Amino acid sequence: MAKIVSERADLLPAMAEVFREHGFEGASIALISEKTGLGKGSLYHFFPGGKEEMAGAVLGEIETWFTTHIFAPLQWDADAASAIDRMFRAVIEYFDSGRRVCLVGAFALATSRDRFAKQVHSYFRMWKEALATALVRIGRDKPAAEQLAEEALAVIQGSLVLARALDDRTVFARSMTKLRGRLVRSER
Amino acid sequence: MAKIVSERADLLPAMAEVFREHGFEGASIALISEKTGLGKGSLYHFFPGGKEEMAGAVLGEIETWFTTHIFAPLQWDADAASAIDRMFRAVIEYFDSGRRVCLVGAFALATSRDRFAKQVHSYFRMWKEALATALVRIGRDKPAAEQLAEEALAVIQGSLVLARALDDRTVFARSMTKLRGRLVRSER
DNA sequence: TTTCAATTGTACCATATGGTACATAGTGTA
DNA sequence: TACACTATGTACCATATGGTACAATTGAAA
Repeated sequence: MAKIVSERADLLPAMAEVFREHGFEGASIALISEKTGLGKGSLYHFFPGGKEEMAGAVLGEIETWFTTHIFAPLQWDADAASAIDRMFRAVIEYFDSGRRVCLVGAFALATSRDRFAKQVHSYFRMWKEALATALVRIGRDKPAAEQLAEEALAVIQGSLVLARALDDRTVFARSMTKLRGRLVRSER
Repeated sequence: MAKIVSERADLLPAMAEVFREHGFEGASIALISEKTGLGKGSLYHFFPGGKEEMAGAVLGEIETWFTTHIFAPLQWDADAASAIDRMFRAVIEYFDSGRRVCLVGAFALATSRDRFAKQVHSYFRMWKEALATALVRIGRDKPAAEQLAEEALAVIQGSLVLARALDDRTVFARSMTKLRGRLVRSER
């Protein structure tokens, strides 16, 4: 019984990938065990709450990542325009140009939505508010900024759906380019 | 053993609802049996291919419905502008103002995508082409029409994700209104 | 070196799963 | 009425599921 991992956080990326690819229901403990390289013993040691706690932890880490790399800059960086620009770069990289699904979005559509409603809700609310703030800071009035932020999130999520459905990753790149144009060009 | 149903098609709406609410993996035969009111015997009588055939049939019916009520009018109706308008009305009603998920979109994100790739792909391709055709017929040039159609589908799908995530059905209505404006107003 | 808590592997469990077999009951038709 | 064929309910099966129990192993501190 060799000791392999001591940090629970080290497991999250692998687990996230499993949930992303198989959904909550489809991600079996056996599969998670395989992908993380940990047996059930360790898994339930780190996550006594079972699969639900695992998914919760993954959602938590995603929120942390987005907060650090996207939400906070949008909200607080001196140069809001550049923060928006960096948001697009980060999003394109994070979602691997549309090849990678948004776990939170997928959870929102599936049954898992009820179980993780709070975290799903929080993720999108934070993103929307941060983006709206940035848009205000580059000169939009508040109502327009909020509406535009909402629309931007929809386009991002929808493009991910479409990219996968059409199996065409140019879709995502194209959408992001056009969306960025609509956000930064003053007064639509 | 009372005879209850004779038409296989009669089962599809109930089955569609189960798949929509629980996803492919989450829709157990027991649940489908309960919601359709049919025992396993009848279910496997009508769908010898099991769950996969059931989901396939549901996807087929959805495509038929959309073809009849949305795609065909967009493509062939004399008045393209009115067809676009009716598309929005039909979409809002079909998705119950955002309370109802798009089964095809949900399948696109989940594991089921691989299994039903062809049908998922076909649904979105048909919709995109039909909408692009209508946009050309109201005066857009072809490249702009195709880009705009793609974007429209993304907004629709993304708004459904967002509406569920934020648990706010005003999101969907708002998005549809704004989207319609962008599609019909000449030259953005 | 002893001790002890943190890890880990394995065996196990109750249950739910998708699917099959088959006997039985209806139903239309000759 | 007899017949064939379509539906239907039930019992059953192998397997996979999430989860538990627990003993064995480790590393670090005392």
